[in-house]
Amino acid sequence: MVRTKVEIKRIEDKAKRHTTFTKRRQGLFKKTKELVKRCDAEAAVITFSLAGNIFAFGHPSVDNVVNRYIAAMSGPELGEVVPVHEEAEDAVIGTNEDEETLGLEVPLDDMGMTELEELDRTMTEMKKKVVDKIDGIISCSKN
Amino acid sequence: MVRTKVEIKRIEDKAKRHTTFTKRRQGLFKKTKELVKRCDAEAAVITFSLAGNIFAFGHPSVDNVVNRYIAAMSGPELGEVVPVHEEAEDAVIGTNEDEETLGLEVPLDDMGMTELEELDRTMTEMKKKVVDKIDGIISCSKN
DNA sequence: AAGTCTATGATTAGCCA
DNA sequence: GTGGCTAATCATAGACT
Repeated sequence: MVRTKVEIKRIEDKAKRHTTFTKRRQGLFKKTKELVKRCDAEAAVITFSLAGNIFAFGHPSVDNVVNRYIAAMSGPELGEVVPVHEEAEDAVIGTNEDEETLGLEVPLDDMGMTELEELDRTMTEMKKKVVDKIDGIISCSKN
Repeated sequence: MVRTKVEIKRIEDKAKRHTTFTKRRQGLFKKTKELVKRCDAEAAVITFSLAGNIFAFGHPSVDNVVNRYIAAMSGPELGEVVPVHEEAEDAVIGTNEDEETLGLEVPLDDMGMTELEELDRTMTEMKKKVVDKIDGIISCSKN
């Protein structure tokens, strides 16, 4: 990582970039597994290659972690909001380790609505797809 | 890492475990950033410490990647299913890089239903929380 | 495309501040 | 709980298969 000598910038050559992507993705997954094992934590990694292919790893499972994340973000207490810092490129979200209750304030008026409404929309669509899928499965194999 | 010499197993000492968790989490985020920068990919990492605290990083944003992941999983084509391999501890999901169309078969009869029904349940709950939250925001600050 | 090998240098466990 | 330091270990770019 961050092999400072190996400039961390976009690799132009497509083949090379993909090779690096593959190698680093493997390394990332490996590290995640180690973190999970050593610290008895839960974690998930999701990556999308430029080609749009998805690669995900998670413990206990990707879905489990994702759902937990969504639940934590959408309704930790239905009023309690975790600090969110987005900086165009990066986005780091963290809660306090202890209870040094940090700023539970968030620009609800400006951003909250927009984001939540979008989330709502996204989930509504998602739900429909899942329901449709279930229907399809039921009609195909109702064992 | 997998510092084979430093046995990759659960660290018993709580303080030590947390220190390791913090350090490795930072390293994981760093690696993720590098992957994103070098390969022009999208990625997200979500971790939960034992204490239940959430730490997430994502590019362009955690939510963006998560939504994309969910969308890809719940309805890539509404009938097309990506290979899923779960092994109790780990779970790796991957699509083919090219079009060497691999096994689009999945144990729909045994597992599909259960998982999808659970997803459906989860999303229904999520949606309710979000709607409630939006209602709360509206009633509190309808600017 | 994916695995191997090697040199290089990045990561980190442990200790101390 | 975070940050610096050091020694030890590990990841990976590049070349080759």
